Amino acid sequence: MNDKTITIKDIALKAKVSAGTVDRVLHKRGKVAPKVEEKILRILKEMEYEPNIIARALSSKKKYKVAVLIPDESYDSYWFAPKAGIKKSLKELKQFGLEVKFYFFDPYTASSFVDKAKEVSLDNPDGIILTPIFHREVLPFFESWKKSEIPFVLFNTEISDFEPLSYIGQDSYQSGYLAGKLIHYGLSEPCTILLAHFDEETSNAAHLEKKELGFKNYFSQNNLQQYDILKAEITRPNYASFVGQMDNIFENNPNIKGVFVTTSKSFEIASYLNQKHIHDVNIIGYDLLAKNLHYLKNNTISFLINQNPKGQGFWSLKLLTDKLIFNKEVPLLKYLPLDIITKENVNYFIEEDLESA
Amino acid sequence: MNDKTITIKDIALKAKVSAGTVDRVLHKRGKVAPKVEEKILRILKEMEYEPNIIARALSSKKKYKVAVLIPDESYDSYWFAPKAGIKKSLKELKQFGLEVKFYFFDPYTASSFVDKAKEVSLDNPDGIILTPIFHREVLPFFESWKKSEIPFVLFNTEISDFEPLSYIGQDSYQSGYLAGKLIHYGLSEPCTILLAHFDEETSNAAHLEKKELGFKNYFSQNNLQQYDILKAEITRPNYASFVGQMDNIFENNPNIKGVFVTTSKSFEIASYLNQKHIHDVNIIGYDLLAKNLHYLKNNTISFLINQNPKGQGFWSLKLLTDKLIFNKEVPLLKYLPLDIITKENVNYFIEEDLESA
DNA sequence: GAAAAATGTGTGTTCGCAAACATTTATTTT
DNA sequence: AAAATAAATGTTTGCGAACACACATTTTTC
Repeated sequence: MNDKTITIKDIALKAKVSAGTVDRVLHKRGKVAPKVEEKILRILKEMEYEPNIIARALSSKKKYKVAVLIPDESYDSYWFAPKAGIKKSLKELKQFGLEVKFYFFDPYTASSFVDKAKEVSLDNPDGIILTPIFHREVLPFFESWKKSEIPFVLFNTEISDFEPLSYIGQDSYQSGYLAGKLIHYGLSEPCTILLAHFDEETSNAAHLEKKELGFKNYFSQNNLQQYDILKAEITRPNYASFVGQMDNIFENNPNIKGVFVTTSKSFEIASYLNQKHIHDVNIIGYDLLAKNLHYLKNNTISFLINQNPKGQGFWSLKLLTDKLIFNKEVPLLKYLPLDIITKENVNYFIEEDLESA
Repeated sequence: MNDKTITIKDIALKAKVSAGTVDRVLHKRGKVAPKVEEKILRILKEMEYEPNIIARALSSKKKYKVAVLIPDESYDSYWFAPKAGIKKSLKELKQFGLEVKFYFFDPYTASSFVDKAKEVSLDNPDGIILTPIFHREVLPFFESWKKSEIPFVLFNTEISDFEPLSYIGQDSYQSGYLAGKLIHYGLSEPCTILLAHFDEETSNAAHLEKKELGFKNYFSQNNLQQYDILKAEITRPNYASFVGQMDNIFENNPNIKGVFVTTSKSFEIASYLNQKHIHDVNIIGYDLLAKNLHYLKNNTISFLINQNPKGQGFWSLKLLTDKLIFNKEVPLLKYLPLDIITKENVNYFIEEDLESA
């Protein structure tokens, strides 16, 4: 076992130069004769030099500033989780000179997003993590960050126009497909299934469509034509209007036995069905919000698919720093697993373990 | 914001001693006057000194030897995953002087285990990770390790006689309970449910009983007396015998619509049912073995509960080193989430295992 | 062709801590 | 009270890399 670690000194010795010269090559600081550089590079490869990141972290006083641009959780508690994931990731990385600054915007106001994004640009960070809720508004920023070579990681919402360092999220299509399975598995007879979109920021539209497609494809690909899928766009400007819409749907479709809610708002439908004492309808929805958990625990919601927002946050920072600090290759796309949550296993997901994922 | 990090020097300065003395106090190396020690300890606390683990790792040439005592995967491919998890964990920790040595034993031969455990003891490691398959045989080792103050972490199989540093695994009772839910959710009418134990090493007995209890309790606690639960101990000395047992069960109980297999052997039953062209039976089993995945993908097995063996390995080493190297508090018990795996989300759980391979 | 600028290379210090080593101070022995 | 010993404390080195700086050599400029 010859696992003596190769150091810069060893390289310098072999190349008959000083450590400083090797260092210059390693950091591409220039000022090295081409011939020497070439030789050093060759020896570096030959000896399989791996920098000791511990020593590097200690010696380098470089601070890595990472900007995190996400909605304020006071508008939507969903955003608490990614923040928590990022903070967890940070804990283990701050010793490597990582500094994270959060920029919270109002997810319902494009200008708020733009303002904060401008702030980010002004602060000139080394890397950026964001969820690009406002598609149109974010594009110029992508362009500018690309130009100044600031890597940015997207999570939760995908945008294909510009290539980020990495995208972390879930496969929406497949999650819809999975929802199809979960609904179907619980149904005994042909019936109507309600596919409910809730009004959301338009940013989500692409996601929701993919979920819908996946869901429908589950039924068509498995030859389950006996199920009637009823699609509905539901809004909730106020309680009365919402109930009106629901009454309308359920009175005209008495045979609804399953509901798939493509957003995190399944608790609204659960609440309605509880109110009406309808108990033989299976609901599948998304996200472990407190309200959803309530109806999961009282058996109104059958399953929740976890979008793992905390994990998304964790991995966003992890991948960004893998690139930034450790100079590793990072995958362009990281899909987190589709976690199936039900009353009987939900507890293990509330206190979550991220790293093993 | 004065977040200048406090170093040993700062402490030394304030205590009017030298860094060496502070170091001695920190490492309990003795040779410090009681009064001075007290004072330093006070100041340490006052200034909230946190050692810089980076500098520590760089400076200290201490090697942490960890012994991993697990079955050889050639006997049971299940054990590939924990090994992979440990290796993944190791990757990030070897820079801190961590060295892992594996000791593989034959899970069907107690003496093989004892031999390897002796080897472990002889090598005098700083910490031990093991799955205590042979209950009776492992106890003397626990005693000796306790005496020599070598922390050991158990995973996969719990033993309550001695307190380990930590136990990592799954809540068997709750996983049985979850299986009950998954079976029940997929059934439309009263029927018979087969609860199948496969012969395994006796070490698993306690686990299997807990799963059985959880499963049964799901039905009793939810007032589902209309389901008849038929328990069977199945052996597989050879194929003919196995088929005989199965024929016997299914011919005498034509109304079996669900099967819960408490071990990783659900593929055996799936294979049988495939052979017999019985397609209306839901199977729930454990573990993502290749054979199980095959029947999951062809819709014979409905759900697999993932015991997350890779995660168990990962966390075993993580917690052990948290204690050993970073001197952190570690939980005595860590339950990993109960992952519900079905054909439609299985891919996200397999890829991970490839990553580290 | 001499001064100035650019390029190439080596040296020394720093990061915070661990641990060996060196020195001072206190205590015991005779 | 001097010598011997033990206890307490101080000093130094080095872990591996980053980087500032010094110096030497070459190239450019007018």
